[in-house]
Amino acid sequence: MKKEGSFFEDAQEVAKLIPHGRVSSYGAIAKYLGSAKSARMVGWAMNATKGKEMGVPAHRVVNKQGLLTGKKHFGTPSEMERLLVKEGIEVFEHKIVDFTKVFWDPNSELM
DNA sequence: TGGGTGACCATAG
DNA sequence: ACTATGGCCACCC
Repeated sequence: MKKEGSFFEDAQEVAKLIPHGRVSSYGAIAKYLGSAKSARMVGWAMNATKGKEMGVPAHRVVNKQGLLTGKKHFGTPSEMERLLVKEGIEVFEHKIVDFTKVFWDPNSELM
């Protein structure tokens, strides 16, 4: 794959690569970047994209539990799950239903 | 320059 | 089962 040179930019790239109607996790992206422990930085990268470009579907990135932990960082918390539902993803109580089904792992799918 | 923090994850007690 | 702590990288004060 292409090497941006930083987790920050790379995380944003991977986020853009997430297919429509699919979701990914911070840990999966972090692992794809090479460090499974740096999942926190992925979230930080998403936060940066927020004020950068809207081309990065940060709403498609959730935690391993399928919980929309980062919804609070959006303009409005409802925005995140609203976008997910709009794409056909079932969300219940800020949690993604059938998370394993819509889960998109860059390590397996993209690789 | 140094330290704290952050949308996480995994391991240990 | 739950709580505590370590780890990782980048950013802000």
